[in-house]
Amino acid sequence: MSGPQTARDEDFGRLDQGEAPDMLEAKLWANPCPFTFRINYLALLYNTPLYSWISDQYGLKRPEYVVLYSLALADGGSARDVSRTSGFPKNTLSRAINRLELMGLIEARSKAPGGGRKQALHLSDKGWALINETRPAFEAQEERMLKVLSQGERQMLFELMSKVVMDAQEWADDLPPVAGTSRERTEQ
Amino acid sequence: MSGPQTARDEDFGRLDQGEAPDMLEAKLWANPCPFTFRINYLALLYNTPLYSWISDQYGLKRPEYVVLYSLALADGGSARDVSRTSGFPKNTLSRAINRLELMGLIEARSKAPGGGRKQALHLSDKGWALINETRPAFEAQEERMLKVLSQGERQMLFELMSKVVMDAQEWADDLPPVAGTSRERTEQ
DNA sequence: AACAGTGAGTTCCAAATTGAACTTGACTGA
DNA sequence: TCAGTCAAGTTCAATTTGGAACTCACTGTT
Repeated sequence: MSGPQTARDEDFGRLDQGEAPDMLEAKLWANPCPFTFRINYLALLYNTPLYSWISDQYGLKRPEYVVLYSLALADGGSARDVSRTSGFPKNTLSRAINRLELMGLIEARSKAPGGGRKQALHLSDKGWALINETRPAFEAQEERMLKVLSQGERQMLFELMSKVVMDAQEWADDLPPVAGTSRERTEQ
Repeated sequence: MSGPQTARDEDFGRLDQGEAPDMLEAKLWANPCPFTFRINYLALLYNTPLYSWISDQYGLKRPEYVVLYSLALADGGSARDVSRTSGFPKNTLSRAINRLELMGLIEARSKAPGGGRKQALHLSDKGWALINETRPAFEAQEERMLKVLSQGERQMLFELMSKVVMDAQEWADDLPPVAGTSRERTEQ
């Protein structure tokens, strides 16, 4: 690793000092996408232990808990709403919702046992109880994550991220990733 | 992962005339964890189209491309390094690395065909070529994501997120999410 | 040198995920 | 009113994933 590899690596900063390259250091400080790496890395560090704990304690898989959490914030929402705001495909959520209903965590859907359209979902009392019981852990994790920042810094961070998210409509859908240096690749 | 590729126009976060409970609005503005929701949501909007494109164009699955990208930043890294910095379990990466070697995108591992220890991985010329060809799309996506921010704002955001990430060692590991049931630990 | 301990990488297989096709209710407009 | 269209939710099948157990090289201790 100390030796020069191919001539391609010019743009990716090299910071191989001595022994093993510290990959985390490289991804943090020599990354052409420093921002999105941080986003992904923080999401990883935040989500993994929480959903692992939820799974151990309550036997709920991630998509299932996501449905509960989503309904706690937007009661009466549909599977499609959850899909749009969480990224899980609708069939995964369909299964999750069925199981939640079976477990009594969401109200039985009144309509269309054999298939319906636009079902408004509601947490049951048991579902609310579970959410109220687990929410503090999520809040605590976020709090711990931000502990290093002052209140002013948190506010600033919040505003900057809000700005980016609110602008997301501009780029979220319309991604011909080719964009930059669009070198048409022989489209098989 | 299937990103929302249909349903382009409106409908996203637009507060035009919200009649139904707009779940996205709720998750953004009534969320007890506003920061981590933004993190997760942006990661979703960023990753989904990129990896979908990589899959279509190059037939590489996400863990496979992640290995390439990781090695481009830290040549000579090991599967374990990639696992630690990306979150994929090591068996998933083992498979990915095998396939990449088969495809000629990484150098054949010199050691231990039947099982070894601490293998230093290297991109092949073909691997470097693929990275150099695809990297602009990732950069463009990040650029587009931040377009709404001024240079000063980007700098501020970068510094705040760096601060959080660098502090992550403090909380990343020691998470008995606690709340109700406490596991011991937390000794250090 | 022998030996237990550690940890990286692999294999196995059950479980989870998801693309694709399908079902069905709801809305459109002439 | 009634086809025609659309989209939410479901089902199915194939792929992908990841926990657990395993192999094997290297390390440190006596």
